[in-house]
Amino acid sequence: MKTKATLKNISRSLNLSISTVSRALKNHPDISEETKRKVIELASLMEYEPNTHAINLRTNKSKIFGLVVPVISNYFYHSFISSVEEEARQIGYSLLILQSGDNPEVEIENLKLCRLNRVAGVFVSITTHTQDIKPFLKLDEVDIPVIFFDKVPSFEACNKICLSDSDAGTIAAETIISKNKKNVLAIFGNPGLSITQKRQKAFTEVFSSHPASTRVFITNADSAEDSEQLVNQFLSVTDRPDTVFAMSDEILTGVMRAVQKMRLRVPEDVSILSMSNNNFIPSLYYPKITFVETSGHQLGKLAFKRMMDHLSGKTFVQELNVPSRLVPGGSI
Amino acid sequence: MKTKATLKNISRSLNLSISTVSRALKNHPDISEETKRKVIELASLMEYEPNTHAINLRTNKSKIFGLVVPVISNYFYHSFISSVEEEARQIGYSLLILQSGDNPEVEIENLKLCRLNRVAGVFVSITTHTQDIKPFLKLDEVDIPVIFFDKVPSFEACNKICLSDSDAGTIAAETIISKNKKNVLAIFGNPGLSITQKRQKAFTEVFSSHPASTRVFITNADSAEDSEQLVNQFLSVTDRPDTVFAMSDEILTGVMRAVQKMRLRVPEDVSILSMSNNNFIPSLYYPKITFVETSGHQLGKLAFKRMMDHLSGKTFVQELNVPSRLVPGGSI
DNA sequence: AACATTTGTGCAAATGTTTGCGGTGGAAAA
DNA sequence: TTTTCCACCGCAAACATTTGCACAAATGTT
Repeated sequence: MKTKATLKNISRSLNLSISTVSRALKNHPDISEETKRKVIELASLMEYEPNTHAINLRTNKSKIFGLVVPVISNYFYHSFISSVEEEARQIGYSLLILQSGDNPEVEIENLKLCRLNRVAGVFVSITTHTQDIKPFLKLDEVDIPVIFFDKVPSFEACNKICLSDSDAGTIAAETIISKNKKNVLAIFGNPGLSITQKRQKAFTEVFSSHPASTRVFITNADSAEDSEQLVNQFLSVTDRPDTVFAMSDEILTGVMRAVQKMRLRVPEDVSILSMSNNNFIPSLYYPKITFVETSGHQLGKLAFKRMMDHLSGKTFVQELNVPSRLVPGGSI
Repeated sequence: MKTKATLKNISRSLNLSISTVSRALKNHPDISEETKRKVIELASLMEYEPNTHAINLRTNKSKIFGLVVPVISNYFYHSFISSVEEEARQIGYSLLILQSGDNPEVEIENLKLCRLNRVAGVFVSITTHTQDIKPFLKLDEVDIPVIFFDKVPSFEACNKICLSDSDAGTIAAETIISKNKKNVLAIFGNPGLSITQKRQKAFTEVFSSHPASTRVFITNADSAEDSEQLVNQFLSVTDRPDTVFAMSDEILTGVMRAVQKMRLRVPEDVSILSMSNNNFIPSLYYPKITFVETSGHQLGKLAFKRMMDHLSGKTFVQELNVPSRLVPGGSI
């Protein structure tokens, strides 16, 4: 059997001490060039790779970030995760991805796992029902920075990276006005969620403060089926809306099923505007749907940057926002 | 500062040896009830949690599975990942999810990471361009079982858990025949992948052995854009196909964009049949697309079971298949 | 010649847990 | 009194790495 490539074995073979070998491999100035040469040569011959677990034990850290989300089956998290994962890999870190299934108890379990694995830091988007943030503070106690993103706790002083939902609402409303639309069916999500509240508030405020007379009917849907129903109902009347606004990808999918069913032409018969974290869903249709982008990718980059700052000592608490922008398609 | 909860500190506080404390906490019969009681009491008071890194170092293993996929921002893998993650959590394991971005070099990097982290096992779906499987064998050498799923290497003797691609191909072809379709455009994926080869082979065999005279034009697309192009081209001729078959969700999205663009009615103007791992994409359209389901969830369960078998000593190589079934929509 | 500095290397401890083996008492059996 | 046995516990090594400190030899400085 081949001897394992460890410092100990290398040192034995060369009649050196473990510490000398360790330092030689780190190009420590204390070690003579001659010795370094020999060590490096044998190390590469034996395909030496430092034992991660030993390093982790000694440093009490690991080169892994924790990522705790309700579910990853969601295009938004996909883009966020990809973005964070990409950056992490560039600096030699990996991602431990944990799903809470929107269950606060599982979430706590997952945070514990992060603690036990001594991850370098945790990115977390909380569940809809998370009340107690003590488990999160516990991580901070053991020097594991926690960066909340997207779904963040309301009041506490913690690091939050959010999408600018009111911006997004404003941009959507302004787009509709600038296109001179007069009769809008606006479908928002679950009114209990803060994301819905913020988007809806900004959206309505634009119209109420604007001189242009636009009829806007605001409604809420809990699922794609709900929104499909709504569109079926609202667009089959004679004085039908000229525009449908969908607050999210999920709602959009329902809207578009109804639109296809009624064989309405977009944008001739009805204009569509939506909001999305990436362009996957909007670009499934022809024409591609115009949408207000609240970029998961940008969110990821920002969250990662904040994490890095935190790790390099800038541990102050901060709340950051990712701006939204309009991505034109051909649907309005 | 609070003393860290380690075996050493607990033992010092109670004037016991480290080993006694360790055994007491594991309910070892050698230790008296009295001592156990004291130890357990103090341990819970100090909120003792075994140091994962120390355990990892000692056992040269970690309670983490590696999962290497081309991309996770892809609905295909979601059901698989959820399924595996769920089962893993139940036995106290987590998932290190690594994306290769369909880049073989990154894939090799990711495998290396799995090795360095001494993961308990690796689930891997290879990239489109993976040629060399040596890096995978390297894992086996250090006793890390590798289970290939979905996209698996063609010839090598290794553990593969696949969708029953030939079944799926057969079912698709038989469905088309039973619906009495006469002119089919069948779009398959990258011809280099075994998944493509198997589906395509079974598909064509049904037609060639069947008395019914059906014109089948088989083509390959590498992306949604490719398939969109193909449909645009093939369906704008006079003697256009009455049916389009899409081998995957990705291809289907391209097909449907073209169908919407040409404002073809489904299934009156053209019938659609696809294959999918879950019903998300097929149900985005109206009518919902009829598809052959190759369940990612089942795939995950089977892969996990195989992994467990492997870990408990049943290390023989095996190729398993998940059966397929037709999920009727309204598109054919 | 005496002392100081530089250069190269090794010792040993530290990180936390697990475990084979050996030891220490005390009580019962011989 | 000596032997045997048992219940209970501790020693020390093992895992792989890092690092402060010490030490020896060589070279340089008065």
